[in-house]
Amino acid sequence: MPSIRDVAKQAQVSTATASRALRGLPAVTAETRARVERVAAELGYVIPFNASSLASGRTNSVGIVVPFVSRWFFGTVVAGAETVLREAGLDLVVYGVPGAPSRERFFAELPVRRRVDAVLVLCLPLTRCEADALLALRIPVVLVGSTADGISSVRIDDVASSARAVRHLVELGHRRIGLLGESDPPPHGFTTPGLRRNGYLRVLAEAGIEPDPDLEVAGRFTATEGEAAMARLLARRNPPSAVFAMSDEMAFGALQALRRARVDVPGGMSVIGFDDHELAAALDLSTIAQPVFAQGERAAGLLLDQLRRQAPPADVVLPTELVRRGTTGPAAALN
Amino acid sequence: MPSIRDVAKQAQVSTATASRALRGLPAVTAETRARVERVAAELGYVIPFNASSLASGRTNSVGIVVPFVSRWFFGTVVAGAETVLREAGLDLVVYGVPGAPSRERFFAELPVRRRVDAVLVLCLPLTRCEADALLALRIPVVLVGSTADGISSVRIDDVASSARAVRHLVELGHRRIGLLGESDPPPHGFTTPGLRRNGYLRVLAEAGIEPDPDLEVAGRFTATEGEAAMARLLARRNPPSAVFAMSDEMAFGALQALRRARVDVPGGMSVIGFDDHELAAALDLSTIAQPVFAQGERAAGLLLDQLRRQAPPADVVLPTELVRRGTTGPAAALN
DNA sequence: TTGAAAGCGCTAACAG
DNA sequence: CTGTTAGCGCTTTCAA
Repeated sequence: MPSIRDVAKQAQVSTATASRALRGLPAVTAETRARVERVAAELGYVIPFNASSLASGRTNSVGIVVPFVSRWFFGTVVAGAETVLREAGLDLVVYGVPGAPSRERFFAELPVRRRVDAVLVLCLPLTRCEADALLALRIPVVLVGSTADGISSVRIDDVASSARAVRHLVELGHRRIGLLGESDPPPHGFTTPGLRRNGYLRVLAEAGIEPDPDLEVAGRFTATEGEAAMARLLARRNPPSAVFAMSDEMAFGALQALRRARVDVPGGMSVIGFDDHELAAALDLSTIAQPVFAQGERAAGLLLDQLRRQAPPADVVLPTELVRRGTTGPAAALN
Repeated sequence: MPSIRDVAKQAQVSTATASRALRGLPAVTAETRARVERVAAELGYVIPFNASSLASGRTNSVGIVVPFVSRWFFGTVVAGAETVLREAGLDLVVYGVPGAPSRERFFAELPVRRRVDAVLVLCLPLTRCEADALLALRIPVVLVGSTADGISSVRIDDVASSARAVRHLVELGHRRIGLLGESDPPPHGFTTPGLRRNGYLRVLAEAGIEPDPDLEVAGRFTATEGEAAMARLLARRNPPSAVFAMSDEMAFGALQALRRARVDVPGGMSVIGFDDHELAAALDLSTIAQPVFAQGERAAGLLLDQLRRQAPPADVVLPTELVRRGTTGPAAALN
């Protein structure tokens, strides 16, 4: 395996110059650089990551802490971040924390310590303690989908966005509106359900609708739980004419429950979701679209800013948008 | 930042012993080890990854090359692999290759070189050239969802599995069976579509059914393309009574097209998918279940075997299973 | 713009 | 079981 010494020797420069040339540093003549690069290519030389890292003190890696890579939302954010980071020459190291034990272990052992130059944390509302542990690393940290004092974040406005969804239903004439998705306590301490519920309540208040606890059904953000939740709602003595599901996946489940119960959508029940999941268009689901890939890209961008100059923490809020599709329609006249 | 020398000094041992103790090597008395560990904990010392890596020649990292982390299948495999690797103390570095340019760049530059101890490649049928490039790294390589001479792989039997799906339809009395999903040429050179088509053709032959090219519709493995493909099939002069979609996502799209066209499922059309996607149960889709998380786990396991001892390449084929749900039913009498 | 040389902080071989 | 010591292969001053 060739070393930088071999490259330097054959290019007739010192290892220092070879190093500078290969890293694209400015203080090298074009001619020298070309010669070094050519020799490196001939020899198939690449800078060994570990030696470079030890000498420079940088790892050129970013850690990403993520509850479930397998879920569409998280996977998409990871993909967005990876794209930007690779472009910048940084590697992405994945730390999965699917449950409470792995999460605790992560923050207790902090395996990212001395391992990465920066950290991305997806959708984990951090306890003060966790946030401080991360901050103590003195490396850039960016949150996606949650916020914490003194840490950069990229997110959407959950309250306003869910309010937009519910307002769409109100504008269609619905007065009895179900809510699918507040589970208590939410797994991982997710704050999203609470925020989306606030948006729901806010619009009911705006519209002068008395909130009915009977219309709120808890469930995790999956199709299976969405189906069960909808079924329970249908079994109530006075079911709603429309429902807002806190995630598209729940909405998919809800649609299935409605099909089973032979309730026409949107004739007998309007359904709106949240996310604009990749399957939402195919299932003709009305929903709130949020930019998911872009949240990953943007978070990676903030990380790069902080890595390059000492950019101060920022809180970036990306826009969402109501997508009207076939599952929402006007309330029947007598509602 | 404390160094191993600080730990060694305070524990009154040499740095070598401290190193051995911290890495859990056997040649240390329990007492010494305890002392070293205590001091390390007090000082908040962790072995710096880069120094350790440079000295030992190991990176304790595994690269994973994946077309789209955001897709359910890939994300789930990544999650499976990550779980096993983290348990073994290895980090997972993600290399996304969503398109042809990034794929070419990956194999041309081989950014994993000198960066990881082993590589996992997801669902990229490698050209001989690509396989050789990887092999030339002289580090363990494991493929998931494809095979190559001299390289370990973990996969399912696509031909037998899709045959099982189609046989299920034949057993229900169907004779005109549509096929959704062969796109030509498939993106990334995926071989899966071809294999699944072979299973389809094999069963038609078994059952003495003449293949009808009109019943095969091309499309990528997404709901949108599944919907379009189904719509085209319905527009044929003599549509089938059942369809086999090569992926559940296509099947979801197909179901939507059928709903739009007011075709009863399974009364007017049976639909079977492939994968057992996380939404399949919620949408009551009959399908072929394949173990996805387990493929990731298993691939990581093979990697560990090869990393520890010089285990020879293996080809692990995981079982699949027919899952009968509500979208498949008997053919109408007069078919 | 280039070169010499001193680390970066551990691990591993060897000796005891 | 433990200590000594020579690297691992770069990057980065500092000087020229």
